[in-house]
Amino acid sequence: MKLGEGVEAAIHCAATLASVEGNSTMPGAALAEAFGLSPSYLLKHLNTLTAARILESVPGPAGGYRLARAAERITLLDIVLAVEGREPAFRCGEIRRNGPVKIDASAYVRPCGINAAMMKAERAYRAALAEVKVSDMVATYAAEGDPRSIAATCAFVERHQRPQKSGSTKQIQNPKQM
Amino acid sequence: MKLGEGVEAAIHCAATLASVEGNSTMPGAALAEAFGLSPSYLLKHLNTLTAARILESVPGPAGGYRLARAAERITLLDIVLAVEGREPAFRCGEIRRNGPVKIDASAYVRPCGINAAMMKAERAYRAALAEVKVSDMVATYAAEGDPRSIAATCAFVERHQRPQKSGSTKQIQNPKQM
DNA sequence: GTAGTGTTACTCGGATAAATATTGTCCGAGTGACATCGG
DNA sequence: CCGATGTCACTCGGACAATATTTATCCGAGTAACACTAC
Repeated sequence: MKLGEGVEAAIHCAATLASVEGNSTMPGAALAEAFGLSPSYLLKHLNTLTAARILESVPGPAGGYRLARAAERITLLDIVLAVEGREPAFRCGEIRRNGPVKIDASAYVRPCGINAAMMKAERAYRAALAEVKVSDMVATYAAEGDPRSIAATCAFVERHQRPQKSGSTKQIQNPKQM
Repeated sequence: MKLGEGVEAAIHCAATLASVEGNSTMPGAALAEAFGLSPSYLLKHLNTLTAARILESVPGPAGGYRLARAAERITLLDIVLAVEGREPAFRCGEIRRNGPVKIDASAYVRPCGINAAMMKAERAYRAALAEVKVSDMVATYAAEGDPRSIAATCAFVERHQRPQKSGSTKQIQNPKQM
């Protein structure tokens, strides 16, 4: 029961990218600098998010990352599942069948009660995460955050975002189908 | 976001121990056999549960493990926290402070919104686990489980439980204070 | 027959190694911007 | 002055180590049962 450190970084990056205007991008190096993280390692997580269709990447100079869709349509659950994997935390190994006396498989058609209870808890966990959108995080931060911190964040975004002259709508590519 | 394999084993063992009568015990080797697990490794988890005051251990011949209290007073959350650790899955590293421009610490007195959202989800997860008692698991299994499986389980418990002649109430020792 | 005693076999407990997942780093492929050159 | 072109610097992407965590195993300490002996 331990989430990787990358989850925190991924959510912070998504919230930051939600503040860039239009289809502008922000390089991964800038995001790493914003949170004091190792650029090389953060790229790994950003790449994962890109593969999961949460971010989009633009190569070349003036390239970088941006949200793949509106911040209102990205939930914390999307990010957590992308970084940590989609499979549930509790995986029933069906050890109930491994007893010394072998019983016909028809005795185990009903799901394991332990597995059911664990899954129910995990559904509650995911439901709570699914209710929180990235846009909510940004709005809360803008409303309740410290003015000095907000000013610093805005200045940082303003300084590092790179407008894309291919301005119209979206002609971005996504590397992996996944 | 991944629970260790030992959680499943621990819950199954607790449910099995809930079926032994009175203050009888069951050796760890028998529990390992019941689920086809490595005895040496299962002992490690059982030891952890003992340290957490969920199980009690009786040494010597005719020794083994038993529940430290009534199955109605043991929840899945107790077991999960004992095996996986009590600290939350998401640990906020406060990376929001690690930006290039240093701001006074007073700007960060309000808790991080991301951390708050993750904690709220985790509280939901733990609340769901806290609602399920080991006695519920046993009752559900007795009511809905396959008769063949139940018979095999009962026979196994009957065969491996070791009555304690020091029958009165409880003069058991617990190795670690923890 | 009963009490005392020594042996024995069985239990858990902690220390020790192997395997796996996570974290961290590096170098290469690709792309658009920029400067240069020609018209 | 404008356009085409070649170079370049900057980006992401995936392959390669280091570390931490989890998993697995073994051997030792302790204890109560059992058998044996003496009374």
